[in-house]
Amino acid sequence: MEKRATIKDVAEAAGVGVATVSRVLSGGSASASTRERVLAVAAQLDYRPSALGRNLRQRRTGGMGLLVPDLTDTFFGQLAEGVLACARSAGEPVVIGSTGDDPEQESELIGMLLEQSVDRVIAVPSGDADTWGPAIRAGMTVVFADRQPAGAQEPAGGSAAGDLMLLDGLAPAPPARPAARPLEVPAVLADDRAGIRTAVRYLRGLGHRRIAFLGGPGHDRRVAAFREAVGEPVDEELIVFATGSRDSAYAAASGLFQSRPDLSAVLAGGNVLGEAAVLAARELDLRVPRDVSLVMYDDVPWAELCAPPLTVIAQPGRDIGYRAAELVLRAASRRPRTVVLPTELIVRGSCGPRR
Amino acid sequence: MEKRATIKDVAEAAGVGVATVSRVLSGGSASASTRERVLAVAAQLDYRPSALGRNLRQRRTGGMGLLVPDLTDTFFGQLAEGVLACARSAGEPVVIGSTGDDPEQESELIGMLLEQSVDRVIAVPSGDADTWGPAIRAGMTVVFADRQPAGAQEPAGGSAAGDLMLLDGLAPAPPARPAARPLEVPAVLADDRAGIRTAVRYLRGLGHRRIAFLGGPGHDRRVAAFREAVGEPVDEELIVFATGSRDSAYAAASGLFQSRPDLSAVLAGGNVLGEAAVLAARELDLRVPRDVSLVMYDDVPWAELCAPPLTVIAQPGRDIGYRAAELVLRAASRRPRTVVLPTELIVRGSCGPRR
DNA sequence: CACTCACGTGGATACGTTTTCAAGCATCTC
DNA sequence: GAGATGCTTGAAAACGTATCCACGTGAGTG
Repeated sequence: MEKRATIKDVAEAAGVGVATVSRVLSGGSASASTRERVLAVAAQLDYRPSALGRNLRQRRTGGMGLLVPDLTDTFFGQLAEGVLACARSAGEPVVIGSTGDDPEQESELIGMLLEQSVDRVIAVPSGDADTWGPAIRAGMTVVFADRQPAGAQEPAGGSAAGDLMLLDGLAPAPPARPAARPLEVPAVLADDRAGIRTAVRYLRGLGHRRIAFLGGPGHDRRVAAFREAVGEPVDEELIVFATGSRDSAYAAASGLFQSRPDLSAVLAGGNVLGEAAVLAARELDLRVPRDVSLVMYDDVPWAELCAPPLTVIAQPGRDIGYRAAELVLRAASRRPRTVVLPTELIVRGSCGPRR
Repeated sequence: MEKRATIKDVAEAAGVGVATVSRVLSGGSASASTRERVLAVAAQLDYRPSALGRNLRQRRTGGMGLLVPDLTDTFFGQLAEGVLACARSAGEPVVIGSTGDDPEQESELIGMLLEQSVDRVIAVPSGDADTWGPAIRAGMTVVFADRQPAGAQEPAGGSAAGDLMLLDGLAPAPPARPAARPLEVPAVLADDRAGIRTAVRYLRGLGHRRIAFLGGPGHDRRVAAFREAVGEPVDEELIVFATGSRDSAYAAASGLFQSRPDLSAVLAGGNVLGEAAVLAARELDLRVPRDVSLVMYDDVPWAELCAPPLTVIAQPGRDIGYRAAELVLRAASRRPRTVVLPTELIVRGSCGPRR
């Protein structure tokens, strides 16, 4: 940075004290004449207050942190765009990190945010309560987006979650805890349960009985919803997991198709898994939807480009991000509660009657 | 933030001065015994230096800014992942902004970075020299990625670029300027010229004569390369532009197909445009590749999912981001020069012989 | 032994801002 | 007219760090 005018320069040029300049610029009280003069001088000097000084004084960095698993996944791209849109309208900077769905990397990134004194973060979490506990205890305002940490869905019971409690919004009010008051973390989620249920019913309606689920990291709630929607005797072999990578997703999909040629429909828990399913099916000469029906979680632009176009459960990625950013910004005044956004089954061409 | 140990606490606990602690932690000289003691105390107190204090002292924020047009575009997602990977390995934070391909928003974001004293930024620029001049004059180290500002390709001639000069790497050495030494901005680019040329030759080889180009914001170099590759009498109606939005891209593609039913091949300048072309072709009942051949710039995962799979010009998005981040980090020691990364024509199924 | 030199060390300062505090001044009230 | 009240104002004190500078100590050199 070459050198910019400081508040001191403005004060001198306007013939007032620095305190007055600060007040005028941050909306404090000042006489009309002084205000006018200060504003004029500031404009003339092209003065822009340095965030550095302010941050140090307030012992906190403005703006917010954003942690997502992978920006290459279109859904997280949408989510990030939502966050950025909200941040922009608030004039706040966003520092971003990509966790690769790895709790360790996530932990490191949290450490980095802590070091930067970024005390507001919206995250698509990969780690569990052990990862997030320290951050929250350190005073961070965190809002989860799209998911909640694993194992934290059931507030009751002596879970390993320890002092981390999540506001589920779906679960009943938590029982009073004996010892310390648990920390509460709001979240912005899609209504996975309804989305999955609708999809399963739709497939059922087409005659499908052997429906498989392709899950990825963070899809716990979707799997649970799937189990619930399918009903009691769920064939465990039909539920398959992959890690975040595309290779892993492809392997999982391919393995599933090969080991269970009797399945007639697949529900992919995310767009990367959907992509893998399409690829694997084609590789194995399975026709969609003649041989196998496919429903994908996430609506992404290319779903329409597939042949046939993919039937999807759309979740509002951009809205999720925007709302989460709103929550984290408002957290200072209003204690935020978890919000659940609706999903929508968009029927295109990838599902047919059971052959 | 609750409250953390400061360098002062460490100094007291270790019985040394703050200066010594600072030196030990930033790798300065110190006796082995002191170093050991300070380190031990720091670890025991869980001391983490505050970026706030350091930033203010050094009058600059660490890390780097990243400005991209749209995170929903997979290519920019890849690019961002590359930047983040490099930043992570350097332990540096990244503050991100999405410009929406709008110079005005870009300008605002630059202002925000300036305010944050972020003095290193890697950008996929939307604005021109007028947008970037102020930032560079203010002392920012900027590296362009994927594109260069419009109108800045020809260093020679009395261009409106003013004092902003770009290191093209492809252009001959710039002539000596009369007045002030021009500012130089390095860039990391894909070899558009070679990529486009190869694609055009490939299409020519298949017999295509009427090849259209679908361009978007920032595709100037690609258009130029297209003109060059096609040769002298270029049919201007076959070169069509869209703004960054998907709607606009679709409109452009659809309009092109309708106004020029005689074209036999389309070269889409980016993946959003490719997507639009596929959609528009389908809507108009044009079969790919029977009725029209299609080549898309950018290799994205879903290119393979299309029916038929899309022939693409692949550019290494992730590498571009990574290299750009490297350049901007090294800029302090080594004066960076523009680097051009290779592209590759990946032939799949979207091109056929002219009907 | 005197002198220099290198090195480890800590005090002090500056970075640019917000905020507290008390002082100054005009107006209002009794 | 004296006291109280309200508003505007500026000096000063933080915030946590890096760095300049001066000081002391030990070793090395003539």
